[in-house]
Amino acid sequence: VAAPAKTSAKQGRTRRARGSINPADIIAGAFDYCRTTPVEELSMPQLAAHLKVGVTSIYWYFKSKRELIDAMTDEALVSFYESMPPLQGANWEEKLRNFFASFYELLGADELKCDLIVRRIGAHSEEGAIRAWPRAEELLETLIAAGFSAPMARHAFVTLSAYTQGILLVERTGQSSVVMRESASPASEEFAFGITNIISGLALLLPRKGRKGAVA
Amino acid sequence: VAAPAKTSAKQGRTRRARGSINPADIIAGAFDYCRTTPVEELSMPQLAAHLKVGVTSIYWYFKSKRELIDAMTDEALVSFYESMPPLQGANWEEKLRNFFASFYELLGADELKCDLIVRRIGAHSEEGAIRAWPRAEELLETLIAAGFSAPMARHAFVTLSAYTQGILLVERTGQSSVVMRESASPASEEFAFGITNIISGLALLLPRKGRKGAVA
DNA sequence: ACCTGAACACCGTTCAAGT
DNA sequence: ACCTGAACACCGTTCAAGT
Repeated sequence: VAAPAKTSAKQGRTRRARGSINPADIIAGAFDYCRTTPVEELSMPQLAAHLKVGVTSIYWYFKSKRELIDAMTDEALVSFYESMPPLQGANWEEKLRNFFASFYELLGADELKCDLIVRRIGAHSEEGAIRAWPRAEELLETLIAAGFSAPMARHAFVTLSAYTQGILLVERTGQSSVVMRESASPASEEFAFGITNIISGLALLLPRKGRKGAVA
Repeated sequence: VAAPAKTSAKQGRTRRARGSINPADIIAGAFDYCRTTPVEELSMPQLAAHLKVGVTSIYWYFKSKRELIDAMTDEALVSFYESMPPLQGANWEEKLRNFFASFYELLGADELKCDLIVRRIGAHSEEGAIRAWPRAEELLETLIAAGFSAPMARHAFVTLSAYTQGILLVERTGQSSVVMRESASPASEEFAFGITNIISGLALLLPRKGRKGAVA
């Protein structure tokens, strides 16, 4: 049957040393690889080639592709949290507005992070690295200090967060043309409208003051 | 080399007649198949088996898996639009609330439709079957009749739509535990809070009246 | 302990027929 | 015109080594 002559050759990548790869390198390489290819198209063999390792080596550190993408999501979350600037603003309204403006800008500018965090490509664990977001905690405290009850403050956060993610999703999937055939304002203006609107709705829930201008 | 004895047999599905499948059947079969398997895991060979056709037959009607899923999305949109009840409510606030409550309930109750329409699994065309949603048009007219400018009415729609989709997304991917470790209200209550809040924010934009109760 | 190619069962898609 | 199995290049994952 004529043995296939062993024309292996291929590329002759040399065998790598024992400690030459680790999870962090793989994840970093995966992020780098995804600057070219959308996550949903990431392939283990191609990632291995990009990293210059055998495919099987990746499986030494990650049980499955799913687990690798989960790890990427965790990494994306950490980097997202870290890049969120400290709370700024003269009052709770401004702090809220600035917080979600940063949220929107950060994820809007990074398709990969947006896919991982908002669209949840790997759609995994109930929790993982989600909670423990000190900045959000701080924001809730601000709201409570302003007079909101704790459950109210949580509702406010969830509303704004869902809205922001919804806008990111709608832009990301290009369905923004639902009711906007002609004119239509630029994305960030559209986003700002909703945030302003939600915040002014929240102000109405406060026991007293805040009705007029809390400007100074 | 001992020819493989032609143990074809397999299942002996009989060849189907000429007109025995059509796009509608395939899409219907795909929806049926997805009652068992998430869309993201749909496989052409498995769908073909489910439909009792050769895989290649599907390719006669759909150029690719992507095109098939796009067609499913169109179908999901049409069925979604059709299942939206007519506008109801004594005033624009109630109409808005009821519209988005139906939006939320309809997609929240159907994982597949939610994946196709909100998460956009096939993430395709700029438009497709998106526009031409008479019910939304009607809603915009209601808002305009209530005193909103046309761009304002559009903004309101986009805000509420993004929020609703964001909530669906957040629930669907189970990240609702962001800031909600303990207590946390049921999903629909959470949703209602945001809608109420957005609507009361919108009321503030109206030139006069609507400040107090527009109840009767 | 860590890195590896070959192999397995599958996938999306195309080809070259069959009717 | 429509339906089909076999075949192709790929994928995710595992096995059985190599060092």
